[in-house]
Amino acid sequence: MSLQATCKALADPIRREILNLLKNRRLSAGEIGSYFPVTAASISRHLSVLREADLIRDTREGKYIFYELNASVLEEVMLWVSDLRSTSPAPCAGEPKPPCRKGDFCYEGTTEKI
Amino acid sequence: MSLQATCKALADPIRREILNLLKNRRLSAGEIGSYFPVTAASISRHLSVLREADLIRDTREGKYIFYELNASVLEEVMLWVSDLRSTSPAPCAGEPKPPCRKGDFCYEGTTEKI
DNA sequence: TTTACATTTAACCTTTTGGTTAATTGTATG
DNA sequence: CATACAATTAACCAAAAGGTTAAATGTAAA
Repeated sequence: MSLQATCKALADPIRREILNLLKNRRLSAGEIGSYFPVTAASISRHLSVLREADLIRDTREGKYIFYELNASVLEEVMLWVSDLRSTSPAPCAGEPKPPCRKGDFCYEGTTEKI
Repeated sequence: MSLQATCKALADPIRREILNLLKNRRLSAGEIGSYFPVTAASISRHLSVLREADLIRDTREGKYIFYELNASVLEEVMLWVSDLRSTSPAPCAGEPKPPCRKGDFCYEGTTEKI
């Protein structure tokens, strides 16, 4: 839902690898777990982090719960990153002038809130 | 240097906003700090996380240390994300067959190590 | 209905993270 | 040299993250 949730979800290597596994085909929770040296409970929590970030969707089918990738959320990340990349590095020297004082919460109202 | 370090660095909203601030012009540590409601020490540690991920570079000039964005590292993130996005969602049902047993560390040797 | 299996949730523990204040380092200047 | 300023590092603390085992939930099947 939020860029923050997405970035947090992507910060863990197991979660990134889970997304990778789901790239081509959907998998059950158990099958996903079989790829990692951690308990099913641990995987389940990773899955819920990914689900809360809406990076994956789940469907129960009988005994199994299948997970599939929802890549659309990554659009926001792509936009953020590519916006940062399309930058004009214009280095200028000189005495820096602080645009606001401490405690003014100047970053609010800019691109993102905390 | 590593995708892991980059993703970790991007997982914090203050760090993302710092990169945003550096998008157009370089800034001194103090000027960066003036945008956030935390201490200079806290900002300094955020800066070192970003620097260790090679997302920013620093240059001392007299009393000041100027920081500038190094967007080239983001290339790796872009590739990883866009690779994930260019996926063919071919949902197939059926009994899942685990490709390896618990404790086999099957994710090693795939895309990424832990 | 009882049992087994797939998965999640609860309770707990350890490590990491992000914040603070205080001390340290580096540079310019009276 | 002594003082002031910019920034970092050290020491410490609270909260979050990620792991485990054990209990709970949901569904299929004997």
